[in-house]
Amino acid sequence: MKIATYNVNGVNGRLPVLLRWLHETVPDVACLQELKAPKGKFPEEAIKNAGYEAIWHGQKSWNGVAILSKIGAPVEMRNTLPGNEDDVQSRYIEAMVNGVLIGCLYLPNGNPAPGPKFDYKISWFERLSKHAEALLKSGNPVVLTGDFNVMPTEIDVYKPERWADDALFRPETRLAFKNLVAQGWTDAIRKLYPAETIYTFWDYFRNAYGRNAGLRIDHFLLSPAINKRLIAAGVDRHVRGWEKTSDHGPVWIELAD
DNA sequence: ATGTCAAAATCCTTTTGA
Repeated sequence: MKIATYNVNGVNGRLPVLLRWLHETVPDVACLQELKAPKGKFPEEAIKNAGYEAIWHGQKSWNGVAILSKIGAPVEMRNTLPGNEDDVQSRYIEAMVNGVLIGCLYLPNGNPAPGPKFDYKISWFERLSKHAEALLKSGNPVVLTGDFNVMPTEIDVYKPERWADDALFRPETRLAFKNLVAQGWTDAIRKLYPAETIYTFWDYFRNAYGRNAGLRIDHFLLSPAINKRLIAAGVDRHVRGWEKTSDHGPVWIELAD
């Protein structure tokens, strides 16, 4: 079972890129972030024609998450994180697919930091951690994936000193990620590649992709019940080099059946 | 402070978030 995550940076604007990638790599499940489309503007037909059934939670202009599956329709469990009824941002969707509970998330960027946006990021992180703990306690096979907007350690940033004060790399952010993982989750990429330079995002600025000035901010966290099934993981980094592409590359894992 | 990109409002140029 191959599961991918991809921050598409606009599901309609990047639709040709998304479809090309789906056709090329054929993941069983694809978690998407930054749809930047309201409910009615999700390209359901094109996705269906590509062989996928989908659930999504959209929002005008920003955010938005979706789960696509070609191995049976995703059964939606929830489309918000618990803990704040007033939060209207579409950043979480969760579904059961083929016996695996999949949480697809788009954690707030949080810049500029400090400030209200950073406070929102940290509080969203707390809500995610609380929910993640409940998922772990269920004992189910769980995959938490998406754009976490966190570089967990220094090897996940091309120039750590430049990012020290950024919301994606501040000590509070890294600590929140570390504490989340410490609940019992496994960072899939780092389990297979503990020390390699692996990036999932390259800024549009200053030829970042060409210089490989990247960040690793899209992650897969695996629960103990599914951990041992991990057999491969990687980044489709060439997709970042396509025309009209997202600033993220797709990331994927493969699980034994 | 800068750089790029896409989409929406302020509406064919500027503002915004990333």
